[in-house]
Amino acid sequence: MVGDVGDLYQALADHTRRLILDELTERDGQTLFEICGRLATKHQVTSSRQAISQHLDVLEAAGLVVTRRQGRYKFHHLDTRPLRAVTERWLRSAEPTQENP
Amino acid sequence: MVGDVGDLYQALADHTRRLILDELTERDGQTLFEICGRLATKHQVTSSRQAISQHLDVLEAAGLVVTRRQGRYKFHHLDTRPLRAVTERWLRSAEPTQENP
DNA sequence: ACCATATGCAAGTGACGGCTTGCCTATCAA
DNA sequence: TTGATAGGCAAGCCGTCACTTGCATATGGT
Repeated sequence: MVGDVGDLYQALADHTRRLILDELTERDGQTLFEICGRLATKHQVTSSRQAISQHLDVLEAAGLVVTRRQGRYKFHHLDTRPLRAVTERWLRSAEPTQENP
Repeated sequence: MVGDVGDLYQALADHTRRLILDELTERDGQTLFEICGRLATKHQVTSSRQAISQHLDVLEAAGLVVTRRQGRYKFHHLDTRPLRAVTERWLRSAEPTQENP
């Protein structure tokens, strides 16, 4: 197996990892160095390259990121399908605008 | 303010807290003792009452649970509206059943 | 071959989170 | 008032997590 249910929520628990998902949403298929650069310039993330690499490993284990090697580059692609589990678990029957008595 | 964006994901990061949300989805407005009982019998959660109480505090800080006092009882109600932030952040343009090439 | 680029592996550290333990407060019924 | 029920506060322990540091591997250009 590639990861249990808890890995998804664990992956989302970190601020930097959520920023990585934001960046991949804006521009899919970036390399590690591209992501590092964007996090530093746009979000003032001062973490080292290894830290970002470890974050990407967590995101990949959660199924939110899939990687594709090409030569010495490794491109990271976003996969938002696991996120639907969140919606389907608790938002099933709730109405968007519900009044409380 | 009642909590920043990160509190929501932090609240979802714990397994026991997700089980609490499950139980409140199935039966809304339970007391602390009711939740403790259901977690113990249905999910083999051996945590103490104080542990569950602290979990409920985290869920309330994240805006996922709202409480209502009545005498010596404190009823916990589910509010799933904060969960929509997850959908709107990363699932904006993705289609529900999308094929990958 | 040589060097720069792009990434990987592994050990160590500091802080935060989940849990327990112990005691305290508040409400209701007899 | 007394006792039982429902919940709250606070300190401490321990494991996990994010991060750094140092070194290693692999690809591409010259």
